[in-house]
Amino acid sequence: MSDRRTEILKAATRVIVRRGVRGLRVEELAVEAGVSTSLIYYHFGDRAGVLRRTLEFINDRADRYTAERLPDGDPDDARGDLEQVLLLELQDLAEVRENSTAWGELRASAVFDPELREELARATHTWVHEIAELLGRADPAGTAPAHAAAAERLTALLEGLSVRWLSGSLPLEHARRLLREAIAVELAPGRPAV
Amino acid sequence: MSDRRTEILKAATRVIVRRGVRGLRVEELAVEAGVSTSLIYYHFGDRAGVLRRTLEFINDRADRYTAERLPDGDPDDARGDLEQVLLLELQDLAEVRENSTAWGELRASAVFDPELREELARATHTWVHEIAELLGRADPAGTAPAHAAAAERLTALLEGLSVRWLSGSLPLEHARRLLREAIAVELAPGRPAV
DNA sequence: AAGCCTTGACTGAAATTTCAGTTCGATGGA
DNA sequence: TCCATCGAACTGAAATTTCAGTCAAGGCTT
Repeated sequence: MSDRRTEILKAATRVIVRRGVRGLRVEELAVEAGVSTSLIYYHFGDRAGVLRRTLEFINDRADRYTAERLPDGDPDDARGDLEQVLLLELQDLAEVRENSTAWGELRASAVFDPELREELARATHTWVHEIAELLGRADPAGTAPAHAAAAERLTALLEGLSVRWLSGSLPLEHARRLLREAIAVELAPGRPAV
Repeated sequence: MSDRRTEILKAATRVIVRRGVRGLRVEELAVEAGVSTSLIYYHFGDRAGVLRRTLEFINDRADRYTAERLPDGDPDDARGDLEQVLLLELQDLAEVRENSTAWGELRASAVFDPELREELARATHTWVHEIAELLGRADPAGTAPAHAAAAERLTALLEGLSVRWLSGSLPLEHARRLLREAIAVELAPGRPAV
């Protein structure tokens, strides 16, 4: 697990967080990982390969930390669970910052690089599903399509808030408050037919 | 108006939409504009100059098309106006695509480049204000801070939906529907105290 | 066990490519 | 004459990619 290959992927994550996907220089990565540039080509073929694998790596890691959430909350409190899962992404912890930054870069890069889109779509889909399910538990009266739509809105909003936070236009606490309010608004009774 | 300088700026906008700010190559720009590379340096000094002027150019253009919105809708229909203004940003028109793409690039770049943040914060602030005011008209019963928060949520959501659209993970019509629903949800009666 | 071969991880240095930016002589219109 | 423009050849720096070869571990053969 902690072989050089993985070290390189970890280092790549750090470099991406610092410089962005498009700012990643193979040599800077080599220095960061404490290996030669050649080793990087040995393992990943080319720069694009590094990027591809790193994005997979980040995705896996994000799955893992989303999976180990929810320290046994009250099973009745589905709404609390929902809040927790979403707010997990708005925290000033190195790992969260890394994942959010990398995720934002991935999204932004995908606008210009169709190669990245498939992986992105897959991850997004999984995430939206997960949130939709939590919404279903928090609001058993609602329909599945309504939950799916709300999940798309909440995750898209979270992405929007996240970039604003990371780009310094929105203080973390404020972002968290807006997200909590959005959940409240989505779960409010008397949802209108649109 | 249609001098070469402006041609170059228009071409730069197209190139940025295609390749991103960081993917803009001076020579590709020259080809796109149908001019020599020397002319670009003659007019803009260096690549950074091109970028600076192009972003100004895009901003001005965006202001213009936001200003000429609302073809005299019914003055009672504030909610309709709000919908229109927001949905303006989710349209498959070259100009809108260009502006949204450039905006997304700006946001994404600001994560790694603090220099861009001020301009960004200013523009965001203006925009949020404008939306908050429309919310105030659509929902006179609500308080100003509540409108401000809702405006932040709606604009952040719009940014999130916009990147998903541009990165090909969300069909345009679906994005528009989600946004309309979000407006409906925000304007629904019985907003909870959070 | 001694020698030999293979393989996978790894390196340093150098080749190659890619870009921004420069220079300069020439051209044609106001 | 001045200005905008072209074009094509260059430079220099930065970044990517290749390559020949080292090293250590593991097995196979005799």
